[in-house]
Amino acid sequence: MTVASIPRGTRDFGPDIVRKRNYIIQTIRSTFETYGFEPLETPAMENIETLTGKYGDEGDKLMFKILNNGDIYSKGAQATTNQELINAVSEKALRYDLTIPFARYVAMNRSQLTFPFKRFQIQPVWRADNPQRGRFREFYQCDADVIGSKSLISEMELLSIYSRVFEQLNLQVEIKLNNRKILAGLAELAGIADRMMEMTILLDKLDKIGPEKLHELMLKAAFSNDAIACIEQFLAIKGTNETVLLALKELFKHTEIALRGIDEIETVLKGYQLMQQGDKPNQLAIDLTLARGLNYYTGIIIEVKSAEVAMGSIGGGGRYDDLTGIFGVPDMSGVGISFGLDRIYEVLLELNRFPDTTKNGTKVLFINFGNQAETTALQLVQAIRQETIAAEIYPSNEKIKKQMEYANKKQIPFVVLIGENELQNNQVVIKNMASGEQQTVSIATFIQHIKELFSI
RNA sequence: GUGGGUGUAGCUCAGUUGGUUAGAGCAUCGGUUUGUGGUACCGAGGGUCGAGGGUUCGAGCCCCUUCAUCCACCCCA
Repeated sequence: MTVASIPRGTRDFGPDIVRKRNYIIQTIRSTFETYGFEPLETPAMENIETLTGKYGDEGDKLMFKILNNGDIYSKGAQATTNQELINAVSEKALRYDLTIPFARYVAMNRSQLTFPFKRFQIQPVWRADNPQRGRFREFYQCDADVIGSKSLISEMELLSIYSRVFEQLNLQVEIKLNNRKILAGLAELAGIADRMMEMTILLDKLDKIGPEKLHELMLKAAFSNDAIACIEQFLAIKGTNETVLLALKELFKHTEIALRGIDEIETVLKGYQLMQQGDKPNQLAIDLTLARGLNYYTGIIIEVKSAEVAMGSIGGGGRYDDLTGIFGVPDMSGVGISFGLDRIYEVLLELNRFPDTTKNGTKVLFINFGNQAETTALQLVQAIRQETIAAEIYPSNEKIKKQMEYANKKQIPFVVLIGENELQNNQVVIKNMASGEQQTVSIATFIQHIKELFSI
């Protein structure tokens, strides 16, 4: 016998959970479609060389590799390093995110596509990470990307999508904004342009570890005193978006790349305000420490966190100027965002914000009395379904008690009883399971009664 | 990969300095009720105490190993 279990970091989704997840997915999907994005799905697995090297060393480590079939032993036996072994026995890997597969798709189909191409994709991704709260090894991403346009209108629209989705989900969030060009400018100004990645990863830790600890880490990284002073001057910039922008312009007045980044943020902020007029927009805040790990971002970067629950980010994105270049298609600028479905689920659950409609299931259960009564019940259950009311008949003539228990456990709000007594009088009994009340109605008016119960 | 916590009934957990036959609540099943669930009462089933080894007259409890799981770091959605 096999012990029933699933790999850690993976989950089964029971009926209640699927209904709640579908609610989130439908909210996101319909918003994507409203903004003109088209659906795309790609395979769970990609050729391993499509994915390796795209997410940094850490990403390569966390990628699930698929073992080749056949005789891998003799091929693997000749390997002298871990990497050689992987090359010898694996040529496929599970996708690590949706963006690189999307870039691959665009590169493969560029002649068929109409640009700018706007696609959304809602599929699971896999990472061989250590699971913990809000972190799984199989989880869903809900991505929307625009590729083939440099216009900042895309950024504005994607931010607007964030705002709209979280408003519809009744969640308060902080949408944080930064620009890789500003970070590049900072690295340049600090004289450590060659170590920008290292610097941004350190900056990203600031709100977690505090300025003193950050100072220590920068010393440890052997940044010069001048460089550290420059970075700390940068981090001291605080206030409203307007004052931050002003201070940035002053600090970077001779750093061209940063100025462009500042200008982009300013443009996007203005456009966003314009688009959100009339709505109560989620506030955008410039966060100069926002870095984001994925190293293909080149312009504006975005991150969303819950304002109500302590959780990692529940969404993120940014612009990448040359994503398809690695697949031989240069100069394709794209910008995208991603929703972390699983984390949004955890947040909604914790705040108890799922609407009652996610409890939907069967609305009416017909008790099975067997024989002639069963035949009548079968006809009536089908008639109810014609009205698109979810209904079912208990499949066998069990004790009434057992059938009632079934209705109770499935939280079915109404039960219909048609026994011999009712049959003789051409009547049925409708029982309200919440109140316990029951009414006897004629078969002729039964459908009408049911429709009234559901206000149809 | 690093550090810490926890593994006892289907679930959540008690279990005294190491001492007889390992308990509770919930859940399940049966009954009070052969045409009525949810509430109440009565009863029943259910355990290799994660696994393996060791110490001991005796181990759920102590020691070692191992596995699983959770939390944190790294990194990330």
